Amino acid sequence: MTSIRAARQRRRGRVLEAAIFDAVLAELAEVGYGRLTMEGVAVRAGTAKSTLYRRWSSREELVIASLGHVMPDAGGLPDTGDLRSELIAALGALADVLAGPAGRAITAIIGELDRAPQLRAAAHEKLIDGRILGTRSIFERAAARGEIRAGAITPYAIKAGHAVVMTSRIIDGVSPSRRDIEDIVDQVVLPIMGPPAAHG
Amino acid sequence: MTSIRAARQRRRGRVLEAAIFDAVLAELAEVGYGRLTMEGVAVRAGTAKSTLYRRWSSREELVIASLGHVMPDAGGLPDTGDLRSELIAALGALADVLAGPAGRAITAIIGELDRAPQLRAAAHEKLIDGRILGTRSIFERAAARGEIRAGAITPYAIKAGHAVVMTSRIIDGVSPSRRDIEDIVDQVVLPIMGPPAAHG
DNA sequence: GAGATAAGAAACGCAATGGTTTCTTATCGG
DNA sequence: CCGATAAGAAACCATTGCGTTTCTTATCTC
Repeated sequence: MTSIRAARQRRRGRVLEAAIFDAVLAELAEVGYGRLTMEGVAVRAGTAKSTLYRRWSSREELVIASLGHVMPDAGGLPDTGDLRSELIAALGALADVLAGPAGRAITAIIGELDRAPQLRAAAHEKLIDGRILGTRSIFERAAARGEIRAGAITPYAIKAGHAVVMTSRIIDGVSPSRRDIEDIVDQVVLPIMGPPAAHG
Repeated sequence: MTSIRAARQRRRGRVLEAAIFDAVLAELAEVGYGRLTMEGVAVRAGTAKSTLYRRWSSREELVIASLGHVMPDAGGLPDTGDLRSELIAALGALADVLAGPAGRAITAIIGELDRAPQLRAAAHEKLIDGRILGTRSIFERAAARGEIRAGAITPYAIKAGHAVVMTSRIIDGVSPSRRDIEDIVDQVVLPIMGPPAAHG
């Protein structure tokens, strides 16, 4: 896995840091946060402990920096005008993240959130908040088009689809397939929002 | 926290094991699974490492046994004939578990599930499966009474409420209050199941 | 090219764990 | 009350990790 470098090649700056961040993610996936060590990261990254301590003073700092580096920003989703396909795109993007290497790092970190508020803040910022906002926008546009009841747009309703996707990955260990995402949208998210005229 | 025992009091059997299990949960909450050590558990429980190793040969075994001991069995919920209150009771019971000491232990363990299939199996058995079955029963009884659409009872629909409660606790770090549970039931679960005649 | 910078290797003392073993003796069953 | 059982204390050695320091030298800037 770790590429073999010529013994006398020294990396610096971004290249070095990228190698370190990758090593952190790999360690998170392999041994978890609690057993992640500076030594382990250094060995895996092919660098020295002193190099790590020059940049980060603790495991927590290092892990937070790594998360920030690896988490794809919840890129703005396009306004296609089609509620169902937008929801599938949004939840599918979440499932894709959770299925990849970032997903393994995230699950490894979740058990620490109670003990490390900084980690929780980082997780929210990188993984959650943007997606919730994006989904709210999807709903609000659909409500403006008259496709759903505006009153159905509540915090829990917005979170429901994400919650199902995340628990599938975290608790069940299965990242939903595209087909699963469609089922979640059709069987959970869309029914929650209901048809605009059905509340009589 | 740890009660002081008279130095020469020796505990055996159930009493001793209960003290050990409590110590495991406390250690899980305090340092997490990855940093839980046999030494730490022994000290906290006021016993000796040898006593632990006589019973469990590894951390994983010990933790699984502790989980089995502390998790309240998802006791069968009464058939009251009222869908909404039954859902509130079911999700409220889950929230209560997650809010208590068992909840801290559970969140501490979640990050290990990818690496420890035995833990995942134990978590499902003790925390998830029974509750999902219970909720399915609630829905089926309501469908039989004609209160909801039978076709709405799908695996994801059944899981949705639990997923919202669990992500609140695990990701947000907040165990839903009774009021939150009502909102979740009213804004998520009940809308998913829909009125019986609304699918025309 | 020369000088500044920092990567990487190595070793440091120290503390914590692992898992085992030995021994004493409290507590059990009968 | 006796004998079997096992709890708890202690010490064992090997390993791992911490966080720091020292030193060499590759790579950058000018």
